[in-house]
Formats: sequence, structure tokens, C-alpha cells
Amino acid sequence: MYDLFFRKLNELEPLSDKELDLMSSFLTTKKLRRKQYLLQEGDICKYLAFVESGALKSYSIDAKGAEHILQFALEGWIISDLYSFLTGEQSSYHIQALEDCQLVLISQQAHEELLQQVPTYETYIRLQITNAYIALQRRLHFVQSLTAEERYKNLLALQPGIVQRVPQHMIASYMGLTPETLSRIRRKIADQQ
Amino acid sequence: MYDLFFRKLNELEPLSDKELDLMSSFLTTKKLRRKQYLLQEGDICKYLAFVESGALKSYSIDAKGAEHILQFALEGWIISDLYSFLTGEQSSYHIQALEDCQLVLISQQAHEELLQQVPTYETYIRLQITNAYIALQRRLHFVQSLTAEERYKNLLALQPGIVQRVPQHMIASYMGLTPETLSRIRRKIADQQ
DNA sequence: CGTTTGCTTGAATTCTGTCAAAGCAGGTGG
DNA sequence: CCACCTGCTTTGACAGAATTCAAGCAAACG
Repeated sequence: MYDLFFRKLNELEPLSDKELDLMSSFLTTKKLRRKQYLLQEGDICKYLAFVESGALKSYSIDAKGAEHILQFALEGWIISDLYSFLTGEQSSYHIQALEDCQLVLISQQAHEELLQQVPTYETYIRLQITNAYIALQRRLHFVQSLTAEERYKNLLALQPGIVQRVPQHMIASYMGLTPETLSRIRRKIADQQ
Repeated sequence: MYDLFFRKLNELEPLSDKELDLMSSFLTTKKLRRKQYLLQEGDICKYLAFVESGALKSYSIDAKGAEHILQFALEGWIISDLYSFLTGEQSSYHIQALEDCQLVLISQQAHEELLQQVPTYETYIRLQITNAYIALQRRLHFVQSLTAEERYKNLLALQPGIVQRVPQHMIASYMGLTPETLSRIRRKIADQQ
């Protein structure tokens, strides 16, 4: 149930049996079917969700009803609305399964306890948040300095898994483009070769 | 010298004299003249810089030699290249003073020590990083979902201090626009009224 | 087998970037 | 005190990129 999650932590530092027991006692698991929601706008985000298997997206709906994808999460990733999770404020995002998913849920309380009691957890989470921050910064930088075509090539190179598994119109939404524009960019890249 | 910095920490939790002494012993201060650099591309970022007074920008230079502003920092803000600071890798950013500045510098070593020994520091930094992450997320969301005009109005509403103190072509760079486009947007907004 | 879902294409329109030039301070030295 | 920089902003004309709206096509699904 917690295979991949424990393996990730073990890669940082071997976990004692005591720590494993402690973590098992605080964590829960959840299955989501394709299209089911982990979080909806207006909810308070109660969990960090570690993805054991499957794929999810987080997105918001703007004033005109259009969907804007913020993040995808595949196996081994964590997805959540960190803002809502940490502050207890209402979320303005949705998190939805793109495929059937097996998740490990970390509640706010579990998170607090584990930060205190399991140093490896603390290291892992700090690393994840730092990486998330850096990835976000890089993404913003790319949006500002690269053309859409360059950004798509980048995504192909850096995140091939996502491009393969996620419908193209969602990639477009993630990139801040219309599906038509992305389709034309792909056409152009194909013609170049 | 550390007035504003200590005041910020005190707002979270009153600091003991012992903690104040400890912090003073680890922190250093630095003055920067307008246009001087705190960090240049290729350097390793050795400090978190808390701004006591003045203003700075962090930016990168792209393949075509164009400048892209990532962040501004005014009094009470922290500026750094978190990635380089935390990992020890070379930075791909520059940090430069826009006005004469008075800074509090937190070295990597000081950061480690203070995280361990001053709980209020740990709380403060965690809060800052979380806020930075959330702000970045919101900014990315705005870039994807709002028009340039809407984003500029947003900036005026949320960060009036920056718009007043920073030259307009830098605001344009921060927004990922050319100065000409921003000028036309301002014209359009003015005409609406 | 019909419906849904996703991808592609075309034409018209809007937005943004580029290049070049002119205007407008504030500051400096003569 | 004035003339002249210099840094910054504005404007115009044009080219290129992305969006919008509409239509068509193919694969997947119940």
C-alpha cells in the first residue's frame, strides 16, 4: 500500500521499523477512479496526496469558465493545494484523477506529527517543497523568456511521461495555450523534420 | 542595523535577549549602492538577504541577451537565489540594487545554526518560503489566465509600492512584456477613465 | 451504431513584438 | 542660468504570433 512512498523515503535514509510503524499509524490510503475529485474549489485541502499509481491534475476555473491546469502528478509525486493545506483557507483549485489512482494521504495532523517524530520525513518534505518551488520558478522563467514552441520542446525533453499520458488539450491548458495553437505548434515541429 | 528584521521576528514571537545576541553574532550587514550587485550569474549564492531599506531586483539574461526580471524586493522582503543557496550550485541569476540598500545577510552557516537554535527564526523562514511559493504559484496562474491589461491592474492593486518606485521598463520585464506594450496598456487604461 | 471526445485545419481578428524616431524629464558641466 | 546629455517613456508602422469561431475527421465508448 505504501510501497513507493516508503521506498522514496528509504532512498534518503533507511527507516527503522519503529518509524515505519509510526508512519503507517498516521497515514491512510485512498483509491480514486478516473474523473473523481480529491479536492474541489471551496473545500479546505486536508491532505498531501502522494501518488502510488495513476495520474492527477490540479486546476482552477476562471471567470469565463475556462480551465487552467496548474500541475500534473504521476507516480512518486505529491499533489495538494499547499496554500489551503498550510493556512486552512478555502481552496480555489480542483484536484481530479486523470486515471484510476492509488494514493497515500497525509492529513494535517499526520503531517505535524511526522515532521516532529520522523526526521527522514522532515527531510523528504523539505526537499519536495524546495523542488516544487524551484520547478515553479523555472517554469515562470520559461513562460517569460521562451516562445510556445520552445516551451513545448522543453516539456517533451523534460517530462516525456506527461506528454504521453495526458490528452493534448490538457497539455495546452498547462502551457497556457489554446488546443488549436498547440496543435499548430506540433504540426510545425513535425514539418521541420 | 537589524531593526526591521528583528521587528519582523518579534511580531511572530517575542525574542529573548539570549536569542537576540545569538542572532547578532551570526548575522552581518551590508550596504549596497545603486547598481551594485549582491549576486552575479555563475556565483554561488551565499546569502539570504533581508532588505532593511532600499530596493533590489533579481533577473536572468536569456540567449538573446534580454533581461527577465524574476523578483523585486523592497524593505522587509528577503531576496536570494534559493536554489543556489540551498544546493550550492552556480546561480543563473543576478541580484542588483535598484536604490542604495541596507541589507542583513544570512550566510548558509548562520542559516543552519539559526534554524537549529532559534525556533522563531525557523518559523519565520518557513513562513517566508511558503509565502514565496504561494506568490509564485499565483503569479504563474495570472500569467496563464489573465490578459496583460488585467495583470497590470492587478499589480497596481496588490503591489502599488513597486509600480511607484521601479522604472516602467522593469515592470514590463517583470510582467514578461516589452516596454512598448506596457506603455500602450497604460494608455488604454488611462483612456478608459 | 450512434455519440462523445479529442485533434486538426482554415479564415478572420486581436494582441504583442520589432524597429525606428521623437518627446520629456532630471542632472551636469560650462 | 542655459545647453546638452542621458535615461526613460511614448508613438507609429509593420510583421508575426496567438485567439476565436466554425467545421470536419478519427478513434474510443457505451
